[in-house]
Amino acid sequence: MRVASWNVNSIKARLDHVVDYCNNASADVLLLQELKTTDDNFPMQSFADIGWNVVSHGQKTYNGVAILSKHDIEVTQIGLPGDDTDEQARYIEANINEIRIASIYLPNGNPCPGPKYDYKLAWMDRLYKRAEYLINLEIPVVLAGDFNVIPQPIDCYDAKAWQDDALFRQETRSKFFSLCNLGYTDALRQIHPTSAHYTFWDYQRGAWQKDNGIRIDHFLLSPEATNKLLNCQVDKNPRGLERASDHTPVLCDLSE
DNA sequence: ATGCCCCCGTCCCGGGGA
Repeated sequence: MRVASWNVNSIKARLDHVVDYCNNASADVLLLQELKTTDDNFPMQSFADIGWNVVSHGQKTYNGVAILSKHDIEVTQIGLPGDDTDEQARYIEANINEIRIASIYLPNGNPCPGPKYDYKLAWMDRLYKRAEYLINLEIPVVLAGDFNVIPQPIDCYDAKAWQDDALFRQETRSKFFSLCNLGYTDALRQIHPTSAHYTFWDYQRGAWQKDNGIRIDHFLLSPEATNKLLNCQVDKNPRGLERASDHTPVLCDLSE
């Protein structure tokens, strides 16, 4: 089974790219982030027309996550538990083919210090609790999406330029490693231990043309899912299209 | 030190992204 994750920076602006991807990328599951629209306004019909199912957790203007699949989708959680006052749509989770899969849009956190950084760290603590609950189920679990975390210097074209950024601060990275230390494997790093594989290039300053990228979109796999890991790779092709998202998809292949 | 670019919305500017 091939699972893809892609921060599309507006599902409406990227609809043609995403439908093409469903048709051509041989993915069974597509996790989306930054829909920037409500569930009512999600272009469901475009996916129904090509035989894909959709579950979305959106909101107006900002955030929003979805799970798309050719297979049946059984929703297990909408919204990240742990704070009833949190109205930001950043987490959705479902069972597909006996694998538990979450689409995650972790807060950016800039500027830091500040309330947005505090929210990011608190959100990561809540994600830790959910990840702990899921790993104790002892089933294949896939936590994937835009984590807004640069794990290591190799994941950044210029670590010095990012050292004080919310995506690369030691506090942020420590919380990401805590998540891994529950027993989750960073699938891209497992397959490619030492090479740079970026997933985001800023629209500004010709970052794409200069390959000034960062790796912030990740697949974290529970031990039962890691046992199924066949391959994990970044698909750079969509980033080169006209009117591209600033992120490109990550693909993860799991054995049946 | 700041903007560069791109998306959204009771919309031609400002907030947010990373």
